[in-house]
Amino acid sequence: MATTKYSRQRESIINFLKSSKEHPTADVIYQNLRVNNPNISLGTVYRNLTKLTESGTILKISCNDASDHFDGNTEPHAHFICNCCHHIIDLDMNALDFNRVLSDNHFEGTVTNAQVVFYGECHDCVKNHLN
Amino acid sequence: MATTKYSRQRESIINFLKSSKEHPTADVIYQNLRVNNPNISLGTVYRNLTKLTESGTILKISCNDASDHFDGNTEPHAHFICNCCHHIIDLDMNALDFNRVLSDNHFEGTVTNAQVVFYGECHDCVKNHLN
DNA sequence: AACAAAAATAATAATGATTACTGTTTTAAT
DNA sequence: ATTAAAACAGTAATCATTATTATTTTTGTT
Repeated sequence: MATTKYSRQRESIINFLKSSKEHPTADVIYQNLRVNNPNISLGTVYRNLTKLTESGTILKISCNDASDHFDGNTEPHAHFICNCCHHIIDLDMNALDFNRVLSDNHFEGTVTNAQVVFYGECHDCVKNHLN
Repeated sequence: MATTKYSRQRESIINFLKSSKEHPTADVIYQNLRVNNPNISLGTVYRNLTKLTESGTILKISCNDASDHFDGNTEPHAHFICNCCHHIIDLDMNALDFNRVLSDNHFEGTVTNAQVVFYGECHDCVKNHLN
């Protein structure tokens, strides 16, 4: 079990993600960190994103998109992804009764997390289509 | 607006997906169709999967996995993906009240579909870990 | 403070899923 | 039968992600 040592780069990735609501991709994170750390490597970003996802510090969002997105908000919540502008919007999902889904299905394994993604068109894009 | 013409290849892709509960990847579909159609091209499989996904005939499942999976079952249902054996299991999701999520969030766009993925460990893998 | 082992890094090469291209074949309507 | 559009097979190109390697950081110990 490899122990984790501090790294300034990992710290800045966490800070960036925790202060963003934009669900950025690895490359977007990389471009942003480069401003203050021109030598940071894209491989370092990927390696740390994987590490942080595995440890549960951040979440990885795999949508029907070319690249994965990452979320610093680990509180249970859903996502809405606009098919038109591709923005990702956070949604509260208190209304969803996951336990009942699992019991209704007589599911006997263990569930660590649920990922809920709605697809459609956001309000802005719907409005723009009327123009 | 390009009109769609019949193709034997597309037909066989649909048939394969509609008769499977395995949520195969593009390559798995390709390998299976090759048995009866040795000349079919992987590019053809991908092109048709994209077309069929766009038309709503099939569903694309983007999980935290290297390649996308496809589902011939377009009835609303959730998926459970085992972190251990990576099997994808269908779950009924009647218990989930999506409308309330959207109204609770004052969501004003349009939603065409919801994708729900549970992650964890399936019953078989949990059992095996006890050995 | 110097030392050393483990971990992390930057830079770059490699992988692998998916998409694009091109010349040929198939479809479907006239 | 003719023909234009669509789809195809085969293959090359793209692009997100992972692996490799030599160097630098971290962190615990003398």
